[in-house]
Amino acid sequence: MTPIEQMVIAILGPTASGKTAFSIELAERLNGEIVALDSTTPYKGFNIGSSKPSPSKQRLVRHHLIDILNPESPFSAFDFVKQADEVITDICRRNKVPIVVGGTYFYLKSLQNGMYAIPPVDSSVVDSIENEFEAFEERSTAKMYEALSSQDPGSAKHIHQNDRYRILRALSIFRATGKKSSELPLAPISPDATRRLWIKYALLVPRHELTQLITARTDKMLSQGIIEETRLLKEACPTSRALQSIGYAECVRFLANQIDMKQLRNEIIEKTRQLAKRQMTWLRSDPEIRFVDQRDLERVILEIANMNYILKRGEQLL
RNA sequence: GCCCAGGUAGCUCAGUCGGUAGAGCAGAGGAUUGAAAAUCCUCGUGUCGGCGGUUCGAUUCCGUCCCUGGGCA
Repeated sequence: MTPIEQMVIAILGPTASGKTAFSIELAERLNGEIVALDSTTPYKGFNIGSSKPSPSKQRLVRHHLIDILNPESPFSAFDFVKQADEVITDICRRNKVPIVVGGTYFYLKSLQNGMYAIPPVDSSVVDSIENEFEAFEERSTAKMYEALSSQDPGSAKHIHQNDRYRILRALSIFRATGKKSSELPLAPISPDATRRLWIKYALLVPRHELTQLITARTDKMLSQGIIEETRLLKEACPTSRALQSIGYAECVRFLANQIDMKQLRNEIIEKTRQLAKRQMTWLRSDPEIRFVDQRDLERVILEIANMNYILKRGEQLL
């Protein structure tokens, strides 16, 4: 058994549940630093719509993995895992407590459990598969699934026949590496990653309250100028993938006169609620997560301090 | 007041040549192994506007009333 050397805190929860305020106070009290667990917040310029902590809040506590990318840069779970892993080890080395905060649970899972130890699949592989099946038009996904079933039946078994994105990924892994993704083991991103004790909390907010919080936050984004932010980003970097994320995608449609202001507000609220729902599905599936609410801060601090004490004692006993 | 067109699931609507109905969206649950704020799966009983009539049987046909659009006065 690998000895535990790094204690990592995770503050999770659906969007708008109050993670930012909670984690900043936690970080101040624990001498911690925040690692953003998010797919949009790493991008420069995506401020209002991504609910990025304000500069003044970022000054209270050191933040990582925010504003590290230009809008056109690709960013994937692997990129997150690689950078977060290094950052966490660095924070621990400086005797601070890493606090991973955000709602992109898939990134956290990848960071904890590891990823396929294969080189990145070149996007040309994906493109060539797309081209190859293009002729089948609406039946192309079905044809891709047939191909996957014969080449990598193990993957086909747990991928739904309509899930084009995952079919494409499994097929492209097979094409690029000759390996079946269903048989690839998950490899930790680094030796450090195997020596971490994760303490995971999720902020729980009653559904009707969360709806109110989401509505209020949407109105705040609109009054803070998410439309203008989108306009500038769309102009400067029209191909940025982050423009497809919630809030921005709706503003793009508004700017193209496809929806009116009322629809814009309603659709942002609706999409955000749907996101929160999916996030809750992730959180419920993880039995290690401790559900708390904003008022439990003192208890959380106490628990973490106890865990830390036990860890340190354990080290001495070894 | 008269003439049209409608009133069917929370919303937009389809449909039943008379045998009590179904899509999309919303909503709920789930999946999730390098786009993840993405992608995908599952779940549909509602006085078919009210009241009468015809009929074995009406949401469907007939009458009447109410409501909503549009037109004419």
